[in-house]
Amino acid sequence: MSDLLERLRGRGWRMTSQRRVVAQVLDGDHVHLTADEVHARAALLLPEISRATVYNTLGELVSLGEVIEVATDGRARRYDPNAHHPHHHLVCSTCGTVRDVHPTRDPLTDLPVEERFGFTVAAAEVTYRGLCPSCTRAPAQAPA
Amino acid sequence: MSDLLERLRGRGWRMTSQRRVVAQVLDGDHVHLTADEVHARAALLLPEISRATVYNTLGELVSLGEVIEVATDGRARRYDPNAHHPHHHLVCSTCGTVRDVHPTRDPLTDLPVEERFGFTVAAAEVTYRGLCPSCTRAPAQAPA
DNA sequence: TCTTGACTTGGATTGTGTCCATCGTAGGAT
DNA sequence: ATCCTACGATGGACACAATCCAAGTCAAGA
Repeated sequence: MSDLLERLRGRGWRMTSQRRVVAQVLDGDHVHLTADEVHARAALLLPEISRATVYNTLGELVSLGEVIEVATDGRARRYDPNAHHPHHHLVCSTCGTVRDVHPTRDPLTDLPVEERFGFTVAAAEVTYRGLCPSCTRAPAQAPA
Repeated sequence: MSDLLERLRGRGWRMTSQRRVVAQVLDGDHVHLTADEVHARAALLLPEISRATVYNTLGELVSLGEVIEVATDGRARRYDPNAHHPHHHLVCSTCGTVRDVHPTRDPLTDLPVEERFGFTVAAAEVTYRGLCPSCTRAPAQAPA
């Protein structure tokens, strides 16, 4: 995702080691990390990086549209680097695993005007909830 | 909704003035209050009620399925007393107001099997985001 | 009326996120 | 290559949401 670094530079970002490291962490797996998890992983690469900088950088990436902020549980927000292709989330109610999914239809088109109450509606997020394959098989707990 | 009090008694709840007051507050408008807002309104009726009790009672109502917990953003969770009629939520990105809405189509039917990754999908929640009428008019919270 | 354990209390604690004064440095200018 | 300076980083204080806990209280059955 050196693409990302290019785009940021193109937007006038001053490129610092901290910002590089945060971008690198997000570029890793397509897991949905919390800010503190991003900070922990970034600190492995750049031990002195501060939490404030991680929060600042994530906030900037979100407002640039490069990263999506996901609030599934009322706990810590999670950051989703897969902002290029629109998608939604499938969450396992037992273990909390999150997968990106792609429904065939945009739910925005299914909200009639009389159900919008004068709002300027910009987006629709769908959270599918259910049990992932391994939690379906072992409903209680299965360390194994 | 003295129904609610009946159901709770039927489930073995010890009926206290605190619990009665929390149920009464939720029964008011169908607004989606935060725990602190519930506490504030409850305190008008029963000044000594503590935050901890409000949190406890809300948590119990949620696990009994009488109230739905809504985590729309990284801010405070909101409590939705309209648990017995399926619906979705329209959230103002600026002020956090939540309205119940009823799309014309269930997004569950738009998630193809090959996008379910073996999950047993049980439910789909849609969160529509936008600006409410008053935040559309006053984008930066500026008093006219 | 008595008894008991479920409930309530408020203060401490944890978790998440923001603010701010100060220091450091990327990158353009010379 | 060196200098300048505005932008970014730092970390500690602060704010807010939620939970925990030990001690006191009281609803409701006997």
